[in-house]
Amino acid sequence: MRKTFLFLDTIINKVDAKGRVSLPSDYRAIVKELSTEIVCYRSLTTPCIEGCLEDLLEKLATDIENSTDFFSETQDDLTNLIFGDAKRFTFDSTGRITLSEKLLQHAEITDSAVFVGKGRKFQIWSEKNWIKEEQRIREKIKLNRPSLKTEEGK
Amino acid sequence: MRKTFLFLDTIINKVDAKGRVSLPSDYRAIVKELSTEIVCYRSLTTPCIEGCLEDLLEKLATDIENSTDFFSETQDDLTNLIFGDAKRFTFDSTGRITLSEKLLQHAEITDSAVFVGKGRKFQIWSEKNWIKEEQRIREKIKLNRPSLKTEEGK
DNA sequence: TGGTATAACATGGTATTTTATGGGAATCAA
DNA sequence: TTGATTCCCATAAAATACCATGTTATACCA
Repeated sequence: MRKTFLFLDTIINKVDAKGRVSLPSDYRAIVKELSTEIVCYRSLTTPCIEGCLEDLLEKLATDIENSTDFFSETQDDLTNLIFGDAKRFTFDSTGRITLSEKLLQHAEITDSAVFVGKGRKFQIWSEKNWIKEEQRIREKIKLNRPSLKTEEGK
Repeated sequence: MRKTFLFLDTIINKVDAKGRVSLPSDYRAIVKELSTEIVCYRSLTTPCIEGCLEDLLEKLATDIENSTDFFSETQDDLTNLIFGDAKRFTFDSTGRITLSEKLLQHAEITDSAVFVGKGRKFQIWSEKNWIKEEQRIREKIKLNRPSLKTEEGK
């Protein structure tokens, strides 16, 4: 049993006409230790798909319950937005998932998908959009060094 | 046995003349692990039906008993409305439930129903009303960033 | 180090299962 | 009996699991 569970690296795989795409084997190895499926949803801020293990959403559900009132509009809106958009995906025997039309359209993915590790979660981009996004991030970092403290402090 | 029990995704199913509608298979799988039935009631604030496992109402009842200050008298009244309105629904062998006239009218549902996952519970909308509601939420999120932080911070 | 054998992986195609949904029979209540 | 409700069966469509093959990466040996 491994100690760490981080999605790493950037991998490009093909997407076929049915929307099927192989989850990178590294990712699969991680997922298989804890579950049989992943959860994907449209990023709220960028044209990409986000994926994670269901545990992460479970934790989010608990956090929302604890920080907002049961009857509040905030809780209502948040849960609709997050859980209404998220969907479970299981792999077939060869390790592929079939992404939905909604997700593919949001990420503008047609024939290939870029998997980008983000630690506890990962993102799926179209090649075109990922090139732009990576440039944007690197430009931003040059101008303004990130504060490591922010990331550590969580 | 799974670890998590979240209602996810947004699914549209048809409602026939008898008020029958298929519960999405994902939802059914969750329900079957813990129970044989779900509980539905009219939303207090929006024109939709809310559904959940009886456990959630059980928890709500307990929370109200244990919190003297947390829930105001008004909120207590609201819970009375919920318990008084809630009703159990079982599915037939093909996985359908038959919604009552009262619920269908409240949600203005005629021939199709939109199931929206909300984590521990879910909602059932008419297509027309759901489109409006989703727009409202996304507009609000655009203007109100703090909600986003909650999501990203985990 | 270089070359080969082996295993793992990605990917295309096909078969099987599951699911949604319409129609009708059986059950129950009034 | 009539009307309503629940249950069961049939079918079409969609989702998913399985099989086969070429390719890439890895392990092994000289």
